Amino acid sequence: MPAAPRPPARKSPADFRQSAEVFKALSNANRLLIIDALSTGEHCVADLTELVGLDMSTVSNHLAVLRNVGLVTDDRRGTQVFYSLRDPCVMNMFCCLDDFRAGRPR
Amino acid sequence: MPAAPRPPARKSPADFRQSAEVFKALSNANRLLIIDALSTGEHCVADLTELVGLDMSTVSNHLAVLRNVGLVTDDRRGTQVFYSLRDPCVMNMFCCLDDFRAGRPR
DNA sequence: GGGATATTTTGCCAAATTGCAAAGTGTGTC
DNA sequence: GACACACTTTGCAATTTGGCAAAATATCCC
Repeated sequence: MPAAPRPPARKSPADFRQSAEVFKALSNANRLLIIDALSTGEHCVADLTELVGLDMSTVSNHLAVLRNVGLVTDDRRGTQVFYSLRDPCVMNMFCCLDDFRAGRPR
Repeated sequence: MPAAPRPPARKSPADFRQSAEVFKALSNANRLLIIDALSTGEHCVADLTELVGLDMSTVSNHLAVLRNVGLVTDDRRGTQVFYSLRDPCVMNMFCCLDDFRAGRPR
């Protein structure tokens, strides 16, 4: 469970840019689907391709985006590559977002 | 402080799309700067323009993006418009992101 | 009505993003 | 070495994004 919110240290522009990069990686519904799937455990690319329903090259690109900001890690075993969440605490952001959206009538 | 993480209800594709929209709104460093400024209280467009250092039309566009996903609300008073965070719990997402990034050596 | 101030909207352009198809690469088996 | 399987990278086209400048709009005062 995330720590109580605390006033974060004063942020530099670089902090905002790095944060923006992570949010950008999460700004695509297919990547969110991938993250959600990985929250239950590691998956190989073929698994995720079936789940997402896009071309495997597209899924591979999305995984590269997620890996580049450190959201997921890869583990090659034979011809398959298995992806996992680098830190499951990213799911806390989903909970926060759910809370935020719940507070907003549509 | 956010509730303990709990397995969220199974998400529909529409859920992921809506979540992606909020993340997309947060995927720009200037909009994060604006959100951060608003966490200390309401600001008018001129204030935010000075803070961000971009053209006022650009700031206005960014505010429109934030308003469209429900992150901020506007309040016109005379010729000025004051913006606020609709729900300060969005700052919890910043804390979660800070925790996430802290766990990642760069 | 006009004028001033503050803000929003529109148009344009360059850059970035996202999908697929095709080509390329890595691993394992023979 | 070739071949099969799994995955990654590249090229392309369509779409979106984000900046500024200019125009338009809203409020207030006279």
